Amino acid sequence: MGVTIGDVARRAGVGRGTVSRVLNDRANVDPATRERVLAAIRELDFVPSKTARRLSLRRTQTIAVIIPFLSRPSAFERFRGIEQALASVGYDPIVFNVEDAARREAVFRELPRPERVDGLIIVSLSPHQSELERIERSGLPTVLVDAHHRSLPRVVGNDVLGGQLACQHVIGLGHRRIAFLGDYSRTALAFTSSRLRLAGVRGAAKRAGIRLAPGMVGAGEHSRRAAADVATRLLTSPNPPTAILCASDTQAAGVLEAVGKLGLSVPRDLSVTGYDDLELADHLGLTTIHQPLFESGFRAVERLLALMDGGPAKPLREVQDIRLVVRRSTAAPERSMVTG
Amino acid sequence: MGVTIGDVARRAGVGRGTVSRVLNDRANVDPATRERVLAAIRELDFVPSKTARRLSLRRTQTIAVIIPFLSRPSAFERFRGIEQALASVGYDPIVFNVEDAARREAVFRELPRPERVDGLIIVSLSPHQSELERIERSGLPTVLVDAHHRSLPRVVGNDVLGGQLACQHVIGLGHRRIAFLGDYSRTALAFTSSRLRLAGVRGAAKRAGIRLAPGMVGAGEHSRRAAADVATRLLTSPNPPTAILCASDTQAAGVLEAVGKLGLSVPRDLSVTGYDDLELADHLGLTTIHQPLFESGFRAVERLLALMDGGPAKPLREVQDIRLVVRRSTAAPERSMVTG
DNA sequence: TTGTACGCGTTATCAA
DNA sequence: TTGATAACGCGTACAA
Repeated sequence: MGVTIGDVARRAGVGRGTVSRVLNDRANVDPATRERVLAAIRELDFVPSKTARRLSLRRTQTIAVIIPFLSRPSAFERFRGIEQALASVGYDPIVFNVEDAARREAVFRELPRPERVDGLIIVSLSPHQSELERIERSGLPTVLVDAHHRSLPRVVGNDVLGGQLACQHVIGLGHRRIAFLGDYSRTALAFTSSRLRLAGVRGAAKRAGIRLAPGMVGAGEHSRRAAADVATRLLTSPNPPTAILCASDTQAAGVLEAVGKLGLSVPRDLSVTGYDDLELADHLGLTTIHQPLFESGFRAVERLLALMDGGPAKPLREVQDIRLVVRRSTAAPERSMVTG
Repeated sequence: MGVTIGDVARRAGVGRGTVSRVLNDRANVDPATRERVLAAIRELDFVPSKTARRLSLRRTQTIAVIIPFLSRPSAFERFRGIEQALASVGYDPIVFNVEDAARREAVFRELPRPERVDGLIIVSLSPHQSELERIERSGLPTVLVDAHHRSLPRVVGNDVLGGQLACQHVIGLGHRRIAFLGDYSRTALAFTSSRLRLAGVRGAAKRAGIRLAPGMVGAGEHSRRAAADVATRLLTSPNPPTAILCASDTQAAGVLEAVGKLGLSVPRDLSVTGYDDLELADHLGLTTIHQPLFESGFRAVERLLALMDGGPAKPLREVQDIRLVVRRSTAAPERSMVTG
């Protein structure tokens, strides 16, 4: 067990160097001998040792992925993109799933050493100043996904626009009392995206001459359950919204749940929008903002590889397209509620 | 960048071999020199190269984890246990997340070669005969988790007992019309556990002189949504159950959803039990069967390492404790329904 | 107990 | 274009 490059070389009657050249298909090798080598490889069922390759290249062929709440569908989907892109070039991911502040701190403190990984992808966590310093000190090529820092290459969705689109959509339907339901913005794991989406919502509302009352901006943990609670509070307030725009599909699902429990119905009594366009959104008939989650991860890897190749961090900020997907959870408000 | 074992040796004024011996704390090294070496290691902040180590030891220090639906909370929790156990001994996991039959086939076909991984953990997939043959041909030490094959070492929960406990619980409360809601049993990714739990339920019912009518055994995809549909069908049938025992918390959540939509209430109109005791179960106040998911993964790694060390596959079948957790979703049936 | 030399399987360098 | 040879960093006989 364990056929080596030497075995192949002997079989093909060439030197090990030649086999190596064939493997990494470098130009300067005679077509005939290349064919011989390839035949030998097939016959022996040879697979090059990744380990030996790593050692020789002085590269780990491994990249670190820091990603919060990997078990959430949206995070998982982003990771799938990362994984697939890495696999296609023979790289391995090593994932740091962070689920609380302490872990975030720990992960950045013992930041993956260059001798352990060749690069770094950070998903949905916008680095603090101190974290940035650690990253720079590590010297690791780094790409952000769904996170922001003005000095780091990043692949992001247009969250502000997303908020706008959702808001314009319900305004166009005739809504005026609009609420936003997003994440806590002050916790250690706060998602920047929620804040940006809110900004977009505010902007669109303002342009339409609408002001989001302070009570119309709800925040909670990023869970269906918490969202349901917040929604219940919003809907039982004196002057409830006719539309709730959510920072995620998961939270929108919570809103739908709350609406059902209150004996109300969507979209008759309330319009709801989500964000992400998860499978869930389709199931629930949720109007939402579609963003390319898988592709964001995939793209981040492409950019990281280019970076590691010495390429430029050229467009520091790469923005991915999003689009509004209209389903059954939004409609014109009941006339009585508009005037009431 | 990259301080090597040689640097440490020079600094400590010893040979490289000695440093190596200290690193792998072998016995035959003088306490004094060991101290010197350790000091040098600290001062230089030396971390041995995993790659070089792998190459030298001719071990990959990597184990393959085949696991379906990793994004599901229960699978993820099992994986966390695996990951943590591996990390503590310097091993890396390489995960094969399988989400459909084709992928299952592909994963087993190109079964992780021994030159790529040192061992194999298979979660929630009971190998077919052909798969077993591939495993044996690969020569990889293998441990199953939540899966069964009489010739393979495995760490499993007592699913039959779990079904019994749930069933006895509702019988004790006075229920007679009992339904079971589990996974499809004939698909390529069918979970053995669902079938075993049903067997347990059947057994307990039989001992109490109760027969589960054919219509009282529902099966669907393992999702909240599908479970809700099945539950709706059960509950709107001519002679609906007063208790539904589910093969998972996720499915139980679907049942709760359906109950709400039908304008019924739990536990007044229906008792519901889940399985797994996820966080979700606590949120929902779900009576369920607790099983040590994290520990199952952790334990599997321990067993695998022992196996790789040439240890015996001794207790081929290791059963983990489970227990009934009673919450708010179960109660005595309404009298009218008992007699009706 | 300790140091030296060799091997692990690959890539890179350099002559040929 | 090709082959021999020296790294890469560690573990381990073997000799001292």
